[in-house]
Amino acid sequence: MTAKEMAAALCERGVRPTPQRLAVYEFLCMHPIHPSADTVYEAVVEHNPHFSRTTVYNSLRALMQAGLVQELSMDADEKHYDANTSLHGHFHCRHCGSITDFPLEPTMVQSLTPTGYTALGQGIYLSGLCPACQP
Amino acid sequence: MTAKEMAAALCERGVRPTPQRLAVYEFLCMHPIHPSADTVYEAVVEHNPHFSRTTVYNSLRALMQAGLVQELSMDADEKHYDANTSLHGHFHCRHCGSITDFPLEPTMVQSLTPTGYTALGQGIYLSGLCPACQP
DNA sequence: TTTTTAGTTTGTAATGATTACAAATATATA
DNA sequence: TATATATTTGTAATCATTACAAACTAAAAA
Repeated sequence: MTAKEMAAALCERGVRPTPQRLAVYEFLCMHPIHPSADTVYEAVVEHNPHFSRTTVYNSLRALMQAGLVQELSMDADEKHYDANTSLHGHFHCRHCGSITDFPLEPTMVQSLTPTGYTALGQGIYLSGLCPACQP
Repeated sequence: MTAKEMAAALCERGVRPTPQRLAVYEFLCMHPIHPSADTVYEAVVEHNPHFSRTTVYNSLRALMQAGLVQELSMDADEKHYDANTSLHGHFHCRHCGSITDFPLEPTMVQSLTPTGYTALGQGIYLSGLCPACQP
């Protein structure tokens, strides 16, 4: 996705494409590593030394409310952010620490849902060893 | 599970069954509501006004390390605790706020795991409407 | 039983992520 | 250009959790 397309994506969702919001969104799109707010801040402040931590939180909230970014609660210590808003799960490697997406079909979520319940959202987290870290 | 059985469970796992740890474990077993540390504290301090918040955290950590209690990261704002250590998922009702367990088969987790990965743990969270809150 | 030792609890202080807030700045509209 | 609105910024506050050291308890040794 080009910078122009990202700006268009924000406009479409009613989010004014300020340079700061674009920087946050661009970083999330270009680095699908599911960073924490602080990791995003460290990255964007490199290019703009005046960037405020609060602006990162504000931007993440705006992007989330617009449905452009997803918030992950993998560990309860800090939140992680993901610009991939399609249905997918997250695998956390206990060895190298990486967090990778994996595909998830709507039918799989449906088959997990107990009868009588209506699932509107999901968080599917697996942890273990990624292919590069197999013993 | 009786109080005696709970004490025995701690001993088996090498956790000294102090009154404080038993109070925490007993509350978790008798109230499968997936409480936060603070909810546990509020409950146990009722019976022992000298109970310290730190002791709740210490006890929860000891019970967790012994494999008697599970830590949940449903929302990233606070951790929740569960004395049910068998394989299961969690459903969070957006209307009434309840968190309920639902069954999960090892084969279901296996079928989610992408090839090349080894899953050692999982957190399967669904959110939506529970049976009592259907529209 | 007394002494010693290790483990546990407690209260307070520190930490760290996140949010609240108000002033400063930028953008859009009239 | 003037005016209203939205956004950014820095600082201070909040809140869950952890660190720490003193007080306490219980188990082991003498």
